[in-house]
Amino acid sequence: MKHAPLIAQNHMRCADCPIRHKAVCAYCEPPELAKLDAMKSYRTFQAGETIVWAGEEVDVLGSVVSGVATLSRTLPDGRRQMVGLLLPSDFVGRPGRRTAPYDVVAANEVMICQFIKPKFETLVSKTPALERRLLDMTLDELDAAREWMLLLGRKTAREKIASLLVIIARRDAALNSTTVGDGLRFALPLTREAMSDYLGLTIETVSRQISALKKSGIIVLEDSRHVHVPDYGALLDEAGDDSDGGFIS
Amino acid sequence: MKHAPLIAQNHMRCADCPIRHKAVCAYCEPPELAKLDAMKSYRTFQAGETIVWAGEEVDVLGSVVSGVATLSRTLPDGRRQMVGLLLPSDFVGRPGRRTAPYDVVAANEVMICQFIKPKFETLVSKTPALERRLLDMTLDELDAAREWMLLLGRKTAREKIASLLVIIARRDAALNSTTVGDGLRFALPLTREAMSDYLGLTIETVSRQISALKKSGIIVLEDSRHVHVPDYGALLDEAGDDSDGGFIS
DNA sequence: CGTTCTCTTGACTCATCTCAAATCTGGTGG
DNA sequence: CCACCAGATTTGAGATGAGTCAAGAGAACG
Repeated sequence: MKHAPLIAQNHMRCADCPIRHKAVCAYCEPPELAKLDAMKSYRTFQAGETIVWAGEEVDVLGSVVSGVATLSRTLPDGRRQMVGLLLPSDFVGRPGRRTAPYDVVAANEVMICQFIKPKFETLVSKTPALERRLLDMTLDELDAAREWMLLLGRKTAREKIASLLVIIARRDAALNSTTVGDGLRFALPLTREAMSDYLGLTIETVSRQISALKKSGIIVLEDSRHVHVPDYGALLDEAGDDSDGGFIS
Repeated sequence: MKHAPLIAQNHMRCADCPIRHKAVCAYCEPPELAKLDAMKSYRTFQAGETIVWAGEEVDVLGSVVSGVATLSRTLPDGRRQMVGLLLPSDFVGRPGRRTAPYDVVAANEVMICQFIKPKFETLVSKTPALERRLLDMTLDELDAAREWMLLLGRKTAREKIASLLVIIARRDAALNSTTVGDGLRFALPLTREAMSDYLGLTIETVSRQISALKKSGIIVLEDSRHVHVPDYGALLDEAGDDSDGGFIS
């Protein structure tokens, strides 16, 4: 069920950090970085482990270094909706808030660069570079949330699936900068269940729509977690957005 | 179709402003406020008027002083989803961005305290109080957006309507602090169409579910825009959230 | 008093959900 | 290496909630 956890590299220097230029610390200069360095530690969570429970006291505040975590809300009768996806460089926890409004769950094995909450909050309030970066990141998250609302409220099941694949493909391309020779090829980092929570569908509908896209030749499944997209434009059309797409992620 | 517009009070002092303590300027001290005062002007928009067009150059940046505006995204085939509701003190426009990602439309007559964009951006980057306030406001908007995602993705039509009524009732109660003698009574500030855009439904479904809630005795309609809720708890139950409700708005 | 817009209601359709079962997968223990 | 098991995924059949199309009832306006 699990692999050996990554060794928590408690001595990695910020300068060597893979998310140095995208995380909260992106706008920091060396002196500020040194202060962060002094209050940080690395912590890993296994796939499926809950990092923060909705309604509980938050004790994790920091940046996702590797892995994928999900944010979700649950209704009393068990219906669940994912409301955010945290990727490397994304920030977990809201400074200045004691309890969390949603569950944060590790989808993968997740490593977090964690800060000591009161110290971090004090530093933020004295460091405009941190505050500005946090603002920019939050505005980007808000845009993503609103794009997602359009998907939830108005797209068909097929469009939802295609949109999700586009998002994952984009992210993957940005990360690996693979050339687009004969199409794209990427891994789905989410289970069918996680996809259904993301898209506001049932697991069966997710599965059916993936099969339908396969039947239409829009995607080719290598196995249930690896997708090949021969014609990216065709996938974009299925997503229903304007073909130029705009800024889904 | 329209009333005489409010006189644009170009000489209102910030100290007298009704949203002084809730808007971007909330954390500002008098010297900073003076700088804002020097670059602001008031501008009004009629009900139905588009304040910002999605994809176009933004020329409005400022705070809603009075009235209600909606943010919405539209798919190429015309499907529309509201993604935000701007109330007095909310901020319009993202500093540092040239084009807008969504339409901003006045639902009512709206008055905006508008800033000159480049000047405002410069001031923000030199004024931590502004930046911090903008961050807090954006985080609140993000929470609201995520609550909304739960509604869009997982609630039934009836629950969506009940939730919307709860949100409006809360806001109204907060504004007018009416006592809850024999229930609540409030006006719907949105047309059926706006509600359907908000909730990801059709106008017919909105109408039918309102009728159904009426038939169940959960609400009493005085006319199509005025609602009486005899038992607020019963309405909360219909909304599907935990009975204590949490923090929908 | 028509004209127009908003809202309601009805009849029917269809996309998605629900319930159920089959298949596939990776991991376990013998 | 193989049989078996638990979880993940796919597929099928039928139910149903919300959408579509269409018409009628109110309300606002000139």
